[in-house]
Amino acid sequence: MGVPPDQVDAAGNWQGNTRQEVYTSKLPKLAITTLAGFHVGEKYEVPWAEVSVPDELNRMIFPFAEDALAELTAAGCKNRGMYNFLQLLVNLRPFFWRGISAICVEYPNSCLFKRLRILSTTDAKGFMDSWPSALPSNFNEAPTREAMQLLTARMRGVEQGIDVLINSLPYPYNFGNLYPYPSPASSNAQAGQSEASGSASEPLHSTHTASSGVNSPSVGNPDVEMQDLSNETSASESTPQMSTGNNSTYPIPKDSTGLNVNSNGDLAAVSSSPLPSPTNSLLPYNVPISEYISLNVLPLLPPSPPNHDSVHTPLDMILPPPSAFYDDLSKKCDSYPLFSTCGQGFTWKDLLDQVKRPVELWSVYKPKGLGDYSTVEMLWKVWEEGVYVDGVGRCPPLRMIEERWGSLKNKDGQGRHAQWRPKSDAKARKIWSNFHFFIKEIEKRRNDVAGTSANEVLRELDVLRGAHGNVNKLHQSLQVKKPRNRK
DNA sequence: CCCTCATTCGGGCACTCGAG
DNA sequence: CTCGAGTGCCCGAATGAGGG
Repeated sequence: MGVPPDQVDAAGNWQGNTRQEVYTSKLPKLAITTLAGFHVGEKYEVPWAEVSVPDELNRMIFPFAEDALAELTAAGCKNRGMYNFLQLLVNLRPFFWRGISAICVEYPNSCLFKRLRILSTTDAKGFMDSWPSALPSNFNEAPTREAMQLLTARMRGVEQGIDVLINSLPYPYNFGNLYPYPSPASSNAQAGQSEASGSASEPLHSTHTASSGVNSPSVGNPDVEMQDLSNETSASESTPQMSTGNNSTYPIPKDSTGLNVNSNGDLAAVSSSPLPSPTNSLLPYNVPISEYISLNVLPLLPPSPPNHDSVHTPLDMILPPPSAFYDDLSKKCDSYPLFSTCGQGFTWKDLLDQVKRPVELWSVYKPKGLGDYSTVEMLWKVWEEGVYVDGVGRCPPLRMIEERWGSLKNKDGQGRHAQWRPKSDAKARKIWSNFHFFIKEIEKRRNDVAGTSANEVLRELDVLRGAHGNVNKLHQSLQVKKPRNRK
């Protein structure tokens, strides 16, 4: 960039010739190149980068750039930083078109192509359609990709083989006391038999194992990932993945202890359950909040053996009680059904798909009273993003629950009860009424002025709230006064 | 520390509305 | 007509601020 070396030293607080001694002279360029997979002297070449992109397509991206550059030049602008930045935007354009064309070849039905309007123009479609033939004839990534997939599949096979071997060893050599799964040795042997025989009673997890990994067409597939996203917000009901008769359950270990004990301390009952696959099953754990309250939480990442500690993130899912997942309450429902990532990540949709008794969600996911929200924005976040509990995880967006089970009618168009709110519970009705009042108010204000964003409405309401002090007061002031006939 | 007053907020009650 | 969800008004307990 033309910066004198002494100024680089000054910027990095390097004294004397430290930079030269420690960094510049110590970078073994040839070795680095070789470590990156190239032979010494091999030319790095990306053939698809040579495909030329028509100017009219380039100008569709950052369309302001040429005008801005022309104006800067005409005005004799001495601000090279701005000039160089605009020039960088111009230079980036062809990379977008080449990248998007490559994605289009691989995933033609990706939601990406429905959402980006410039991709639906005739020029863009023409360019993307001509992409395969525009590539140099000797350019073919498929062999590289296939070789990598084969390699990864082999490594996974070896990994699973080691798991089976380790788990077949007697305690204490099998990590059974560390691994937070019920009775690893017996259950895994059972799972192995089931997979080998391919019987009809094959547990869910073995199916997932077979379909997971690099060979799965869905892994890293933008089609699938985007679909998941869109499904998250859709109100459509899909068939639950868990069948009622499935007994693939596992108990709730206490946080980080990895003990194979369910809530009743019943080890025997636990060990009869099939063992979830270590590669993609998620294990709920229990987080005590107070002396009387605790939350069950589902980590989004499977535990990584042999280090049994689950990785906990703020996005871990706070679970409803286990009874939410069973139709028949006469059976034991003190443990959760199997939650599996299926190789694609686990979403709220996946979780809610497994819920059989939505009314059980209320106790954990119900909104708070208006007094507990200091701003309308906080309340809206509970609706749109879900509640975050510090150091524990988060609840689902109430919008998702309400879309599924908030209608007063059931699937047959009958009934007059919201399925997830407790029936004939005046307190629940009141809490929901107050909470939902603001949701409707926000959506009404958005609809009243077309194009208004939720953020704008939230700001507007919080300004109003400022005059009234809190959300509760704001609620009172926004209510429509009706004449009241006292008896 | 006690008392008074103002404010907050949960919950009871009455009412409307819509479905059965 | 009955029932139940949703809603607005009102009351009272809880809480906090300020003064003596």
